[in-house]
Amino acid sequence: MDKNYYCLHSEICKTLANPKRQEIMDNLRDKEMTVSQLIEATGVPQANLSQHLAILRTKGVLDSRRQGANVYYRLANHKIIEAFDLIGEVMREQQIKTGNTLNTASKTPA
Amino acid sequence: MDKNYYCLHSEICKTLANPKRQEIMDNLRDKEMTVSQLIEATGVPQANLSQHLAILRTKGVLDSRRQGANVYYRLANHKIIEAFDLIGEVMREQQIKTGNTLNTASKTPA
DNA sequence: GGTGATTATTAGATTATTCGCATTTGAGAC
DNA sequence: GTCTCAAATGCGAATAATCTAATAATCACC
Repeated sequence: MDKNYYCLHSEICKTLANPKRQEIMDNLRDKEMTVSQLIEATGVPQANLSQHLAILRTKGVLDSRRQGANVYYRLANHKIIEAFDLIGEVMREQQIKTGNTLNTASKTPA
Repeated sequence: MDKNYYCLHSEICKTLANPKRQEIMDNLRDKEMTVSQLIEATGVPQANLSQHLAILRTKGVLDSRRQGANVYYRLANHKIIEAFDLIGEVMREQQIKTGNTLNTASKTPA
């Protein structure tokens, strides 16, 4: 596995690694939505939301189509959501291990 | 789904969103390794590697155990690798769509 | 043409990540 | 105890990510 592979790979992870973008993707998991609907659903300010959408679109995570004055966004690949949900499972299993909501994994090595 | 969920979720994604950490996790996908072995395998300088290991350990992605002078690291949860591989699939399918290695998704909305 | 609604972009400030280098800690051998 | 090897930590500098505010572009309608 060469270094370039890890770079491309982590580029995609980076686009997922933001709470607002997570919320956007979660909203789009089974439907397409306009920007206005996403603003309504997430409460993120318009300019900021548009920036996040641009990041997701540029990285190929979302597709968009224009219909009149509105732009509809949707997931480009449903495996994104599968990965999203797997991470959610990891998260839940971590909580079971550590026994609470906040992360308490050891600061110092075993 | 509340905002806090997305925060925790993206915290885990963030730990995966770095090429060196990706390489570390990929090396550990089916075995445990000492820090020295990881230095050898990745070429990452010791201090920097140790920093990345600390991030992965603190976030609960890796576990460690000390045996004599060495510290062995291993994945805390194999689903991490499943997510890793899913992202890899997304990546490959993106390349098929765009027709090359570099990302060429539209800068401007459709 | 102009106007209002929707979405995108830019600029600048703030904050977070990452890295290299030096230092330190921990464990075993002596 | 000292010496050595393995691993971790602290700190400062460079870089990247994120936000707000203001501005621009795009479309529908008149």
